[in-house]
Amino acid sequence: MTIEAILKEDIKKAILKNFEVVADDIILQPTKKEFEGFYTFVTFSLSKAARRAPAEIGQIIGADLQENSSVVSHFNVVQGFLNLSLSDVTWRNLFSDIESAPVFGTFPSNGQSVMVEFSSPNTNKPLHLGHLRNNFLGDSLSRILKASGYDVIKTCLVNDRGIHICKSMLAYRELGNGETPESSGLKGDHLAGKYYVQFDKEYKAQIKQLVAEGLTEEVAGKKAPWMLEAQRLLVLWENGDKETVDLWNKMNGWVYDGFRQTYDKIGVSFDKTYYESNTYLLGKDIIEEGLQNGVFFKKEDNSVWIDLKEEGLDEKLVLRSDGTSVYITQDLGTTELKNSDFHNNRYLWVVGNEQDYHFKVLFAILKRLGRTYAEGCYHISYGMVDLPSGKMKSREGTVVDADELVSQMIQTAATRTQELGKIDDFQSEEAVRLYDQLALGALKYFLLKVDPKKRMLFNPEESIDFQGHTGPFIQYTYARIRSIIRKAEQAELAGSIPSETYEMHAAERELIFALSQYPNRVAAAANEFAPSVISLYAFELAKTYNQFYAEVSIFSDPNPEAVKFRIALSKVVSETIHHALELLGIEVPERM
RNA sequence: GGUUUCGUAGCUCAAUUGGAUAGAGCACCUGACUACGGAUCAGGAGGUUUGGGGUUCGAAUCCCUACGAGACCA
Repeated sequence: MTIEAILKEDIKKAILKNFEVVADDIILQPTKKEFEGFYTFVTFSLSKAARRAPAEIGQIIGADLQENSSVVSHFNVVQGFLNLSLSDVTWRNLFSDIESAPVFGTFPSNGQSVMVEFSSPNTNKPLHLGHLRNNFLGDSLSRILKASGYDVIKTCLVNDRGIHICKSMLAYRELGNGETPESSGLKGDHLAGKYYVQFDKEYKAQIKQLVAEGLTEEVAGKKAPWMLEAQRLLVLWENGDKETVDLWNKMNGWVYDGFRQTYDKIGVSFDKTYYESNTYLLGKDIIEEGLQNGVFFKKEDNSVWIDLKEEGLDEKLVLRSDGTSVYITQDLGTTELKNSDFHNNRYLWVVGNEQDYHFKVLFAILKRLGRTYAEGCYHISYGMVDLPSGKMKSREGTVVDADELVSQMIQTAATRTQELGKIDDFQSEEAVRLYDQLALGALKYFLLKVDPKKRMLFNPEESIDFQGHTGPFIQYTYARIRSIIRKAEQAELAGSIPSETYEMHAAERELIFALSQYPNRVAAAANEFAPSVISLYAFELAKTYNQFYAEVSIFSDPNPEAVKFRIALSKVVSETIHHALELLGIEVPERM
């Protein structure tokens, strides 16, 4: 039983005994720093039932706990707040439990499985900053869910077909001169992206030309030769035209090669990849099924709709009058496919909040269709990433390229490390690895520390900051502890749990308390689908350790029991930081 | 036009889901044993939580309203 559970039990008993009131839901909160104590019980809401003043209730329960609870040592009451302090033996036992846990912060299997879909790139251009937030969130969430007991399958749905791909193909065919990633020295995804931009340039020129000839902007946009040709390519592709499919395969192959390099660099991987080219025709049989049982209805022009007004949504098109699919049709089909492939209990989609409405509709339709798995479907909606200059717009070239950003960060990490001169050899394998760890640590932490639901600002200057509330700050704390552990090993000092009479230093209690919060936070992060919970925790823990480190001396304390205890404490903190950062997909260095 | 999300220190973010005098980091100022790693620590300054009203023991959080920003549906 956790300390918190014991306290709640004891408080419940005290309430029943003193006021003859049955309180079923005891809520404890951490005591604010300016007050003494670690756990606070708020008594205001009991006031009516117990017919006493809040402060009086606090006094009575506090006195009862001090007398009867096995863990409470003393208490104080401020207004309706009962602040509880724990005895040193309790702290000692608590630490002993934490220290002996097999993997602290990891929960046993809950027998449930979850599929997390994320990343889901288009193959017509390279990944950018927005994708990074998506990838880091999806990757971290997968790790968190796994740690909290789920069986996790990471998936990626690649948008590898459609008009946008045909645009790149067309521009390449016309302007490429047989260029390849090898001949140009460009990463494959960047090469494809280059021709996508070329298409846009030429297309705009054609529109301008047509407008000059007297067409309206709108008509010109539809009649521009390259637009017509791109559409023709799409039809050719759909009909399996060999030449078109060959070109498509060739260019997509380059793109996948480029993506793989990026994924490797940022440490992201998938268990299963779906390709839209294989799934875009799915979903039509579901439309048929829905028509049969009256979930969908046909309009005069033969288009198929669903009326979701009851759900507070609108009428939604699910099949066009010409019988072609819309996005939602494909998603219905793909979800059905996922479920028949894996039979998971839950399905998550990490997709930007611009698609909130889309997913509401998707889930509502699945429910109408009687799909039982619909209950386990969640849209992990995250906010857009803005730049100091405003929104990222590919048309205006304000998009921050992922590869470029990462290599700049690595450069900064190298420079910073060399300036500080803390490691011996700046060229060694370990050093190069360190630069990667610091760069990605900074970048991932920067993007993961904010509540996913909120839109956030990417400030390039702050993102390469290695001080304060950053990934490298936490990594530094880890490296410093590792240095202590090495020193202890050299001195043949093993960490150990102190005796029951050991008097704790305040900094030690703080540290044990911080450690004890970890499993709760992992559970909360999993429940709320929010890696930021772990990010903030890792920072708090590192800060608490640094305070401890500044306040007590580890090796030169005259009491050998204290020395050994502090070594043990340090070790557990380093392991917990390691574990927490791992849940964020961030590596830890031995030295930095 | 309809639907929806958001607005917290100069800047970037928190606030345990309705609890105490709203907390961190950056930037700014002051300090830290002849130091177990100073990428650290201690302290200072910085707020009418966009404005206004309401609900109650208690509101950044819930309701209404105005203003401002974003997204979606055509």
